[in-house]
Amino acid sequence: MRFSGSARITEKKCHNGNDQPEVRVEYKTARGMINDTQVINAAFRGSFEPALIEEINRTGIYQEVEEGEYLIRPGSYIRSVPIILSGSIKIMRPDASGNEALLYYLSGLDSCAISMTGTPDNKPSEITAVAEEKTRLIFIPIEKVDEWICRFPTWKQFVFRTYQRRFDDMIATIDSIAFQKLDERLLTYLKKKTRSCQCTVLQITHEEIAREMATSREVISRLLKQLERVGYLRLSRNKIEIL
Amino acid sequence: MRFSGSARITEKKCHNGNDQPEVRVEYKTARGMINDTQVINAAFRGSFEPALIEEINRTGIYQEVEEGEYLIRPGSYIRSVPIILSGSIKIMRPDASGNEALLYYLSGLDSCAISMTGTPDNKPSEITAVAEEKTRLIFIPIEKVDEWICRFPTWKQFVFRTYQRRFDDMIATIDSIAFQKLDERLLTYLKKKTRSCQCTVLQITHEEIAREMATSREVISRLLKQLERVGYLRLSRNKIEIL
DNA sequence: TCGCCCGTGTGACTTATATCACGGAACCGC
DNA sequence: GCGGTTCCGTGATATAAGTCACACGGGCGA
Repeated sequence: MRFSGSARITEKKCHNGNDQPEVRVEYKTARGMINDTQVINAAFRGSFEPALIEEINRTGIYQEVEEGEYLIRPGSYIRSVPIILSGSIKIMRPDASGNEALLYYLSGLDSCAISMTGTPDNKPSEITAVAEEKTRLIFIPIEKVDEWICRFPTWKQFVFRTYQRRFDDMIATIDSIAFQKLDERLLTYLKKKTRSCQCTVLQITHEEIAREMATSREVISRLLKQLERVGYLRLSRNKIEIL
Repeated sequence: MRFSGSARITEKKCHNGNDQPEVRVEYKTARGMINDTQVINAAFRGSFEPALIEEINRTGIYQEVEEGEYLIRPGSYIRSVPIILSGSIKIMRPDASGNEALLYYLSGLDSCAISMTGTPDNKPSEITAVAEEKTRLIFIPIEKVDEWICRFPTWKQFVFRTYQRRFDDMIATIDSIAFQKLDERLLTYLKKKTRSCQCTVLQITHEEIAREMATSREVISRLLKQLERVGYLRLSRNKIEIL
């Protein structure tokens, strides 16, 4: 573990891609915090062999990010692979005109498949990753991902399972955009969301939902109202409570 | 190479998923045909090391499929990974009510990432793979994919590049469904299609395009007519000529 | 406390897409 | 050539979704 304590990404949420796309990270050492090594040991015991956990402790970078902080932006280069310890991360695909489509969520012990192969040929990332809530994660340098594949069977398994899951997620996303109508999509969206954050009260604006579903605020407001009338949820400012 | 000559999949195109989902394959030996070993050597020289090519020759299964033949259907189990030597394969995602969304095409030396991890947990495939034209390919048993990763660096590279490409394809698909209007989508569809078959005359019906784009025949007819008026293409029965 | 901004609710309207209905043209087997 | 079948073109109409306009209310800072 090269850095102990929390690392804060200073840039906050912002939907304009024109300002500087680089994410600046400040590391601050911390004493008296949770011992990272122990956290990691606990998280991976059972999944990975001890030697691998040891390696992760040595070379991984532990970070904590707050809700709304950006991990990856389109235009940046991916040099390491995140593994989520707790919390959840939202992976999105922005288009040219300010919309973004939700690709999938990452949570407990998930990893992002897109980043596994890095950004080859000096092609920058085309996706956005943003924390949904306070999230703890470990970054594994990309060379290690490759190296460990042959050294640790459980790692190879992990990498392949990650790919598999992300593919399934993406197919589910395509399904939903291609075949479902907006009201059904909204329902599956809300379900996914509650599952990823493991709570029934979502802190979110209609505007944000609309952006993630690549539609407009008014239609989301109407559909939500409809769902409220049916008794599926309760609405208030910045808050949606699922019943 | 365990089987020489062509293998024909007897079931023909059919859009009803209810009949038996298994794909039955008859192998027939062939003399006087192209020597498979030489074909394979030629295809992979430069990309793979000789020892790997040797392995592929020993354990791969060579097949030729005709246009419209199915390689994978939803409900079947994936036990081997195809590598396309020539021709092209279309990967689609069907929904419950007879529609199917196009995920991506595979052509020269591509492989299908979804199949790489097989269908784990005894979960059957959720996709459809159908030949776009006469296609020659090699099936690699799924255990080998795994085994070779550590033995052959070029294979590892190949596997990762395959994942990367398919991810990019899927993201492009999501982009197009989520953000583009139908006329733009039709254009990108036609472009992809011509690229994958490397020709300017498409043998296809409006009905089929509609199904792949998860819309209805009439709207495609209208949009195509519009593109013809603009001078982008010329229409005739079962044929679209791009200008 | 006043004004302002943000998030929301909603009516009126436009546009895009889907569906229905039908007719005609091309092709195919006999 | 003839009848049937598949494919294509097109109008009329219905529905879903997007856009515009505006009003309301709560929170919050001056």
